Amino acid sequence: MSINVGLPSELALGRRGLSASFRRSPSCTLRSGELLAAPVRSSKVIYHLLTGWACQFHDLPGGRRAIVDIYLPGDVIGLDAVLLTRPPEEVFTLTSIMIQVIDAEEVLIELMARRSIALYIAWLLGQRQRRADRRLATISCLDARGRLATMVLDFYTRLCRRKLITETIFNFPLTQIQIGDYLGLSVVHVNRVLRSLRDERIVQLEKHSVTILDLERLTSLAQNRRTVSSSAGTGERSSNESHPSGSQAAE
Amino acid sequence: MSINVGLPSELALGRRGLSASFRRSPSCTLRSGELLAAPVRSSKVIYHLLTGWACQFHDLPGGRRAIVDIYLPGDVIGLDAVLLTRPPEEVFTLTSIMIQVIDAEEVLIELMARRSIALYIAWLLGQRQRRADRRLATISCLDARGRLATMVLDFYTRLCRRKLITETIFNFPLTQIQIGDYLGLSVVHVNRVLRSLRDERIVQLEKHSVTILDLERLTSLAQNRRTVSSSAGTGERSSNESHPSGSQAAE
DNA sequence: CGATTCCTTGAAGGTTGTCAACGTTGGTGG
DNA sequence: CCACCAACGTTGACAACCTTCAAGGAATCG
Repeated sequence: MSINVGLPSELALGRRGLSASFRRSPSCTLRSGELLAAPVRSSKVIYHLLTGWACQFHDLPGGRRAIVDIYLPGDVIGLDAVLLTRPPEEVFTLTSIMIQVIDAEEVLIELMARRSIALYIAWLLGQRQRRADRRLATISCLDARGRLATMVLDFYTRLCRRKLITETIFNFPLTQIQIGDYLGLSVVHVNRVLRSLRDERIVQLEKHSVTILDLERLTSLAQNRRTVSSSAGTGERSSNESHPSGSQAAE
Repeated sequence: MSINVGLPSELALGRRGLSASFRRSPSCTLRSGELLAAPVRSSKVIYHLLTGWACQFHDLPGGRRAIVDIYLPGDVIGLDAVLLTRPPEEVFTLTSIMIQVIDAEEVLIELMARRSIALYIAWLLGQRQRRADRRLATISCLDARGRLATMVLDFYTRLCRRKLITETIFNFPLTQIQIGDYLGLSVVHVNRVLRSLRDERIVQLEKHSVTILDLERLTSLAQNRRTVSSSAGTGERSSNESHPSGSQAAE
């Protein structure tokens, strides 16, 4: 009777079911910088990203592009658009990739008849929604340093959780232009902030590779707003302007 | 065999099924400003918002709050969090509301066994994801005027589509503080931009009420065209002008 | 009517975008 | 191997945008 116990195993069952269906499907490879709509004829599909990175973007009138989400190996792409009538978002590859493709209207709708798979798909959708909500909060509340720090930590966490990395150095294929589109910043400013983070020996991001040098300060950047600039003195608030009524003591 | 024809009716079937299940559930009312977690004991639930507005927020360390999504009458709340282990996001009411509550682990998981309901829930999740993606793009790419314009238009569109309004004047319960949290802006700046939009007779937002005065210019603002005051200057960007003293911004 | 909470406005300063120019890299073809 | 090209990275100067701080006015509610 205990559904609490049953749910995780039901999700695992659904995951295996969907994987099996992907495995029975055609797979293909794409080169870096290609649109993910190419291998499709016309109808809706979902993808299983086996290797490589891809990103979903949203172009606004005015020539600006926002990167809405980034997919890593193991992710399922396209679930959210499958049932909607309008197909406005697009995906392109950040590296060369390998994917499996399932036709949505023939196969996926059939699969939804199995409760385990339906639950697993709802779980996947919830997970992606969660990423979007976190990103929304990050972009709304944090300045450029905080956004960059959050981005690095997010990928570090996601890659670790998937066992794709174990070190604090990992491959990171985004160009600075793409980082800007992802964080809502201009390239120039991304560049400046990256340099300052590098100079302060917090994180090193260059040549499509990230090295986390000071995980603690990086985490603090991603949470607080301002850096504790020098690690030496703790209370050394040596700025000329003191807080008049200094109400915020500990944070 | 044509699933293309079958899908919409299957979605409608799922909608009716879920609605019926909500109708069999307890409903309750809440006052403005209350957390939506109150009427629950401990387990996860989903809500059907019958009347009133609510919003989902995300507090970041550092005392800042981001409003991640806003729910209108007819919306289903909580689907994305149901299957995830961590329950980090919270919802509170913007007006007094009336809701129906379904226990997720007992009832919802049972309902997912029906394909029509599973499909409808995936459709709902995709719809909310779509809102999040659009908002992400808006906040990343647009300045304060554009964000405000987009917000007004979004609610106008959503309310129209639900047949909750027919005029260009409608009720809008958010305070300026909440608008700031929703758009990633400070209250002070929200206030200033609202005043300028009012002075320019584009949109009037005061006292929990919106009046769209110039739908055309509002739409153009939401698309990143900065203050097309009168002269519809076409493509003459004149970027080779080395002295940038010219760009008078018609304020 | 006192007490919040919200709205409003000004001044000052920090953060970020734009513009422009140049350096660097990697691929392509002669 | 080298010239060339295109895309990306880097830097400085400057302006626009936005936040913070501060303080007073208006609305709401017990």
